[in-house]
Amino acid sequence: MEKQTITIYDVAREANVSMATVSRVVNGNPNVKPSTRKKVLEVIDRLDYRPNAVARGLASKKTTTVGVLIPDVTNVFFASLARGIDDIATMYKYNIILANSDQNENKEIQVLNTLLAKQVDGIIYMGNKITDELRAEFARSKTPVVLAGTVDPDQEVGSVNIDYIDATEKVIAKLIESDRKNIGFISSQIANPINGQYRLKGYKNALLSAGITYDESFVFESDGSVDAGESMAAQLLEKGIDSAYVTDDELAIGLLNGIINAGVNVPEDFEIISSNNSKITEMARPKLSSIMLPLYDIGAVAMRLLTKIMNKEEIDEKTITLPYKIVYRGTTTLEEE
Amino acid sequence: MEKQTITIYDVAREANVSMATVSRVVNGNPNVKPSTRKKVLEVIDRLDYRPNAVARGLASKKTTTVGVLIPDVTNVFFASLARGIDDIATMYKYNIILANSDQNENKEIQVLNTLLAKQVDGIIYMGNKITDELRAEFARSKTPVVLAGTVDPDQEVGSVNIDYIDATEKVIAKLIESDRKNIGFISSQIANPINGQYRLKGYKNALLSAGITYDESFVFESDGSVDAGESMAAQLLEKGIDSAYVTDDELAIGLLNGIINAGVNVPEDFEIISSNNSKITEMARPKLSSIMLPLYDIGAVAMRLLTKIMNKEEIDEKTITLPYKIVYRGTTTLEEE
DNA sequence: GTGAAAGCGCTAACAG
DNA sequence: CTGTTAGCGCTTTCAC
Repeated sequence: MEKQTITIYDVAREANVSMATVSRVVNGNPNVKPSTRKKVLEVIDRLDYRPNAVARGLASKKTTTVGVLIPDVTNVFFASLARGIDDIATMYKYNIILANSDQNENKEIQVLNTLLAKQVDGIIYMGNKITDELRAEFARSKTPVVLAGTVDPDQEVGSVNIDYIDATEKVIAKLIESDRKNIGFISSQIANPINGQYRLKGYKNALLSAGITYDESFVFESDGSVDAGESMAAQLLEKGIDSAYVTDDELAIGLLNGIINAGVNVPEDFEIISSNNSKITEMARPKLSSIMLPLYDIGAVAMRLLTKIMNKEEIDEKTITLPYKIVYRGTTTLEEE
Repeated sequence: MEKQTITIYDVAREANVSMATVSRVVNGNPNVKPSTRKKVLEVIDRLDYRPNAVARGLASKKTTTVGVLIPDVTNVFFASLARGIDDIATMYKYNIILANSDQNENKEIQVLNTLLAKQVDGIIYMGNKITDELRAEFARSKTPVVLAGTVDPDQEVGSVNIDYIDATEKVIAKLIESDRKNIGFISSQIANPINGQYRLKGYKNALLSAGITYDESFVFESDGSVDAGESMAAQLLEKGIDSAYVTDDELAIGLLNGIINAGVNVPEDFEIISSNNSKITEMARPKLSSIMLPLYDIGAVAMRLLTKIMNKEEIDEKTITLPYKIVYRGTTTLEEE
């Protein structure tokens, strides 16, 4: 007594039409006489027929599913992007196969291959750095790829981001305006071009404009975790650092807590600005000031871009830069903007 | 110049064997002479052949993908479960199609149907309450279903949880030990049996054991958000409530912050115990005491259970109860345990 | 408008 | 150990 499937053939027989006709009504093809459409629909309903998407995928070479590579769903930052992706995907009748990669190259390649084997119509990639091997796979597969919150310095594939240089430059300038002289650049993986190239560049630009000498020892790298941030506090304080720009929210919260534990007042004696404005920034006390990355939108726009590419529509620009804002909350002294 | 696919047939031809043989080596069937296996493998490599999982799925009636219904990936609680699910899925060569449902019944039903249309081999459901309609769909589809962190009072489908009654009873008892008399029960959707039935029952049990009269006005329902928690603080204080058991971490953080804003000392004058120990509990200041739900494990075990069912293995018990712990951190006065 | 028929790429008996 | 042969359930020309 196996899962007894009823097929398009059964419907055709019961409705006294051909499979082709059933296929047409199922797919909303207008070339069907209303009366026969009605008849078919009736049978479909009666038989409780549900089209087999796998068979359809094989025949049409479209699966209406896209693969999504995510470093870790557990990270609010990526989860927010994923939410934007899924919502738009659903809107356009796609489903997403979500796969955690842990930023691990081998896993990424492997996952990518199984995704391609499953004939996904497109891929959204989130991660640190798009390695050459990965890029090669992308190119070879001919499957559309869009990066979300991930940068491709060569701009070969589509991507959605904000202007990280500009945003970082702005917040650093703000810190300088508040008379901070020793501003730390607290980063997760520097290997990620967003951190090591763009944000760092913004940081340097701001210092330059203010005539402050760049001190490499003010740049800190870590794994981006809360713990890393917390244990880093002592070091910063020791170095005489009086404010920090942090590339990740969790890291920022850790740092914030570490600084407070050391008995230093935030924001009076130490200011912090974070980068993603994920919802945890509002859970911290004081609430974290942060660049307001439009996380959901980045995901949503990336998916929208992907649908266009999959649909072979005309694309004006495949490297999309979204606007951002900055919210000054409790970890900075400036309140306006 | 379309995406030119090379098929099992091409490999067979090039290797001078039949498709069946190629299929065998691809699937690791041992009945192949080593020398021909080698030859085939060589051709596969040379042609860069990649098996088409869709075709395979149609022929074998197995897609090696499972559907995962999640209320919202953005919620750390569910994201953690999802991570456990994905890791075990990957381990067993499955992929997951993740779909956000927003706890919305219509969306759930609809998503479920597209998942079934895509012929997923199994389904993991996370959510509030499994409605009758949903249950009916589950039953009708004959596709294995396992609930993760979601309870089925009728125990018809597999599920993985902890003993919520027991856990809640224990923490309430602890609060009582600390001389708290007016303990609030701060909940997200009461309609969720985990809250409205199990946890509430544990709460009542503990009160009963201590000879404290249950006061319904000490039970608060909300949407479970940080904001809800924060804005709720004043009310609780006004009622003379001196401690709270909270069903969700975000809600708990909001409440904590609200209480502190009101100038009340935590934990000296107000204790809080949360329920999920998601990573945000450690970001709060003071750190939240919490029941330590093994989130990752619940997801992992649920997926493992599902693989067994899909594989038609013998199942000893499909309603699994995992052990839990309680961590007393900064929002409670007791430190031991 | 509708039907017939040829696949889509692979698995799964069944022979041999 | 290997090949033959049917399909899996649906889409898609191409006729009519």
